[in-house]
Amino acid sequence: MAQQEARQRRPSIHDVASHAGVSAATVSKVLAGVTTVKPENAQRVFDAVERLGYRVDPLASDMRRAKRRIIGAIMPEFESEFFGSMVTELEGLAEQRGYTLVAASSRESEAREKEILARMHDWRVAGVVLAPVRNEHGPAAAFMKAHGMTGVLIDRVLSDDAFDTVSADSFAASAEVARMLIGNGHSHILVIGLAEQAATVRARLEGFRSQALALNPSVRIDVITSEVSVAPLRSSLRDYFGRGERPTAVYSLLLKGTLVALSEFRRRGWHCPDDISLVGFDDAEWMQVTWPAIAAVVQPVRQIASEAMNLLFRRVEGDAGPPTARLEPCQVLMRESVGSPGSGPHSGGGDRQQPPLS
Amino acid sequence: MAQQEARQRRPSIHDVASHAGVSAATVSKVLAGVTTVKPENAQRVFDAVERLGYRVDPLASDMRRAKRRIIGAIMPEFESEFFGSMVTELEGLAEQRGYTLVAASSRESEAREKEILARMHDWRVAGVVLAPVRNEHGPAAAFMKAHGMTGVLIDRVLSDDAFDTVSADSFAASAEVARMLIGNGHSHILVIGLAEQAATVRARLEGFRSQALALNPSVRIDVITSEVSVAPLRSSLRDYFGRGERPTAVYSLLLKGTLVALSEFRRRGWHCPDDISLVGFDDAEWMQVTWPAIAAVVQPVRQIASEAMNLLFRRVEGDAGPPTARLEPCQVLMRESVGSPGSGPHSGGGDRQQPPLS
DNA sequence: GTGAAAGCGCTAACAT
DNA sequence: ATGTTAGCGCTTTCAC
Repeated sequence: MAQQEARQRRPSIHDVASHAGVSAATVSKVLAGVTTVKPENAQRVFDAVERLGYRVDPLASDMRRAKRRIIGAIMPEFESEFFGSMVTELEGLAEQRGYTLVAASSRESEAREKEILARMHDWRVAGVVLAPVRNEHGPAAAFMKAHGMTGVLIDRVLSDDAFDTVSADSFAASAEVARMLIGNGHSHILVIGLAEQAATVRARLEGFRSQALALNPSVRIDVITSEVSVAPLRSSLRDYFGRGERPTAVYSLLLKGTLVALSEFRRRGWHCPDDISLVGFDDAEWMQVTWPAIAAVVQPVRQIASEAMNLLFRRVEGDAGPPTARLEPCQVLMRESVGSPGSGPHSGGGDRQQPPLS
Repeated sequence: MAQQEARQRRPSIHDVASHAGVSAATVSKVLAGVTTVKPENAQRVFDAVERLGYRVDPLASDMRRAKRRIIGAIMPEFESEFFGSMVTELEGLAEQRGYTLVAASSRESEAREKEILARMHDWRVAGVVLAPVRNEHGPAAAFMKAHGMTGVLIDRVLSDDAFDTVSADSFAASAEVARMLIGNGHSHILVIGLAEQAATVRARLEGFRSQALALNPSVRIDVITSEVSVAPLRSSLRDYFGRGERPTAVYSLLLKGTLVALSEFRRRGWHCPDDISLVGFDDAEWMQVTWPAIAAVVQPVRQIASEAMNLLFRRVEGDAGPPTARLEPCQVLMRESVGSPGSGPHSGGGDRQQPPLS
């Protein structure tokens, strides 16, 4: 008995037309808001629409129009807060302009990214918001260029000669982290990251390094990065600490690194910030409720999304100016995971100390 | 200079036809894999397709077909790991069958949920995977029924008289949690939740309560739920502890509750599991790297997604059997946040104790 | 085996 | 101010 009620044909524009006693063209005009229609007829159309429960078929409508009112969004993954809220934001912004957002996950694969892009091209989307797996020089951006697609590149990009780009200002944010750590007296800092070839991750590293060295030329900065996945990063980190290295602070250039660092600390029974300080690029909801709360760089998701959509629609509407490269400022949230080196256990907002009941 | 290369018309099936010296109908047949075409002509078609870089326009194709090869997915949010991986899974499964998944977020609003559904109806999607904001009795499911849409309901549902449903077996998982907590000697347990009217959350509560009482009839179970959002839950919890209530364990029926509980513990300087034990429904990546690691009920995302798609496509292909209600088993992951009451600080895998370097 | 013809539901010229 | 005509790009009878 489920779902078997005959799904009879939905009313088409012609049904409305005949019920209203006008032509389909007139119905179309009324619904498009053309004002040159006789008010009486317009009213009859509205009545018929109401009575039949008519709604325009957006696909049929797009079929006839020059450009389809669909925006494609390609994210490396959907599982993280960052990309999850990015999609939510983009969806809202697309809707506001009467477009539908079709989102797809490249699952951190450049091959898949290109395939998805091809599929979106088949769909003849009006534009694409691409958060590339690696950077602006991947095969996906090349595909977009080759096929004359309109698009914006976001997140893991800095600038491009063909597309507008929008991303967090990694360099500035990292410099800010450096100021805070150096200011707290740290002089041996480990930076961990993934995919060093991504321009943004490099910017995060360089922003940190340059500012740190400027403030304290004798600071020791160790760097551990891993190209591919998170597993080798974990083992490198394990080796590093296993060799007896004891930096007083760790700066993780990406969320997964922060998790790895935390779990390695745990494994060794180290606590933040007494035994070691920790800051991560990318914030997450849980970071403010764990004990200690984890300091993090917060990326301006809303601004990135809205700027990206602004630029994209400018292009969709035909603007052909030179591509722009936007960097949106981040916020650095200092939390309890950062202390001063050598101040020992139970000193820096440390363990089992009663926090203020604010 | 960006994006201005004239995006010349893409080759249509007629272009392929003329290049191959056959009719559009034949091209269509070849591409559809019809075998009754003369091999020689088929080859010429493939050649032309190759030379022109032709790809069928899926929308135009769907236009003519009876049913469009689009599946809609509506999730309450995209920001959590659970729904993020759900979308990823669904996307893959839809693709496998040659369908495109169009996902949308209802942002925890039933009003928006219904609007999105209407839009998907406009799109004439072949089917919908709906994860309703509240439960199977909301306006969205009613809309689907009223319009004869095909669909599956997942996650916050138990069973329905019109649609197949797939969700985690909340009842059984909660009973398992009860066994573990009671087994550890807890006799005063606080259960916290949101949206008590959601059938699944009620199942989580009842599964826990019935099993706990069966094992220890004198167990004290306090329940704090809040209808709307997370803020009132937080203040109720604050009041509760403020009154001097001191359960030895907290079971949170949903992820956000786990975060609230943790942050309230923090605020009071309590540590798990020495001061209080904690288990949460819904696992998250960070829970295994914090100290202590948080015990959690893991929902079988992949199974739910794949079962949902199986059922959905059965309907899409015309099956009209009675609706089924599937419950997929969860896994309960005990972690360090759970200890035994009264065993005091530093006893139950507690603070600053060196964990084994496994 | 293959192609001509007829649309899917809509909109944009062009007449009137 | 409105209707007629001609498609958008494709698939599908149904003749040949």
